[in-house]
Amino acid sequence: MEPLLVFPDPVPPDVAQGLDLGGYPWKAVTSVEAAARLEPEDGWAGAVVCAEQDPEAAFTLCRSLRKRDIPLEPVLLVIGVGQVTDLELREDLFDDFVVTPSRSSELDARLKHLFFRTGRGTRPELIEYGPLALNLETYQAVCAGRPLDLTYMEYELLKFLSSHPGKVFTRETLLSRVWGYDYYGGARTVDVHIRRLRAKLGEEHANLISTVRSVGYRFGETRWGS
Amino acid sequence: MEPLLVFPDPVPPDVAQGLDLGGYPWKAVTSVEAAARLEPEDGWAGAVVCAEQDPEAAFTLCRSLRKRDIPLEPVLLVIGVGQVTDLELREDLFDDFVVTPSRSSELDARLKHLFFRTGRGTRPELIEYGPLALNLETYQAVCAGRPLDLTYMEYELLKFLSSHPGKVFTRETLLSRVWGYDYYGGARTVDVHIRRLRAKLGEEHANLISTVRSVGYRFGETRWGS
DNA sequence: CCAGCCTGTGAACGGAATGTGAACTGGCAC
DNA sequence: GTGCCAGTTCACATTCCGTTCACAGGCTGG
Repeated sequence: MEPLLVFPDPVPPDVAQGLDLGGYPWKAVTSVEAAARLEPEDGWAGAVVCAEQDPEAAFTLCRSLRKRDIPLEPVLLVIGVGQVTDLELREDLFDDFVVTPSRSSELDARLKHLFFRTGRGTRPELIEYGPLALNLETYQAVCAGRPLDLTYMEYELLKFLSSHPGKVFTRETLLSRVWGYDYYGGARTVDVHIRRLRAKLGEEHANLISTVRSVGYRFGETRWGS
Repeated sequence: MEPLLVFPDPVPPDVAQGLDLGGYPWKAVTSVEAAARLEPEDGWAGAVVCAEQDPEAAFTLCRSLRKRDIPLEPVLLVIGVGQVTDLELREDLFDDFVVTPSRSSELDARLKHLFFRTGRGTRPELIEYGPLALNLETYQAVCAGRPLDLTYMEYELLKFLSSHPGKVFTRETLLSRVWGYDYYGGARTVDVHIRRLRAKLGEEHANLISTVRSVGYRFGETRWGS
């Protein structure tokens, strides 16, 4: 995800905390010029503008963001309790606002809602481990930037293993947790799926899944070195 | 000004006070049926739905408001502080929300902002993805400049899929979200509609809808959060 | 070094999931 | 009633993939 533009710098502590808790990448800027200078190659994901300290500068920034060829969206305004009645609502300066002090979860909820409304993706639910990433919404997997074409069972197996990195599972456990508690079939089925997974991960990353002899399989590294 | 639809009846005192202070005409309703019965000739100006007392009923009402031929908007949701994290933000049920207890001025400000935004038609009336474009106002679809002659269900299905690009939906989910929560029928119905959609999209663009074996269908490609 | 077990590997089978054409149903206009 | 159209269901064809098997190779304990 591209970072959010946040004004001003330094960012009010509660706003910074809310953004961090929500897991959003962000960069603080002090001015319109700084915003242009620090803009990522793929653009900002959106903006969070705090108007408490310097309302004039904040609204100026909002206007400049809207005036771009491709207006920056979404823009979330952060204001103090005393500023609600002063809001210039007739002008299209922002998409939503939040009144501080507020719970950090409200900031997160408003950002999520904004991203949903503006069609920018809600942050996908991901499982990431090293070079591997699984997108749980789109049923797609990527290893070292290369998309993996996994079948359903391969995907489910990898999802289960990678969501418990370092932990060893017996074949029986995998069968009951991935295939279903009432599954009845040979344990070698697991072996074959593991093999195909390793093949699709590629020679370089096949070792993401390691064999624990006489026990089962493990995804990722042990937490104790090795 | 037409009155606002307010749920439930009786309306929480602070909400009623906020509406009165803002000078909004409004009518309280207890149910979807009551909302239909009390609807003014020129329709509601918008809706304020309080979800504190009975969240289930509130969300059901939101859904029914959205499902109308001309969806009722704007819809402002009123929730308690504890409900922020439970918000179903992935679903298009409301346009904005306010967390109580709050200053009555915030309610007023959000309503003003909503009317401003919806008045200027910020709400997307167009869905575009690659060569595909859906005009939600005229019920027309265009693919690569060529108009598509879609039936109602085909259009609704394509609209739902294309408004969540990349995401995989099971047949059951599609049946409940596109056909209706209470729909009871075979899942193969989805297959047939998908097939006709692909046929109408043309050989070249049939791959806009991809099959995820053992799961369901997906529109478009994955966004990896860039 | 050997015996015994465990795991990797390739191929093949069978069945589940999906694609596809066509028939059926109900509503609507004439 | 008749004909048409959209939506649903059905039957059959096809593709795909999960499972199993046989065998080869490797690890471990004695």
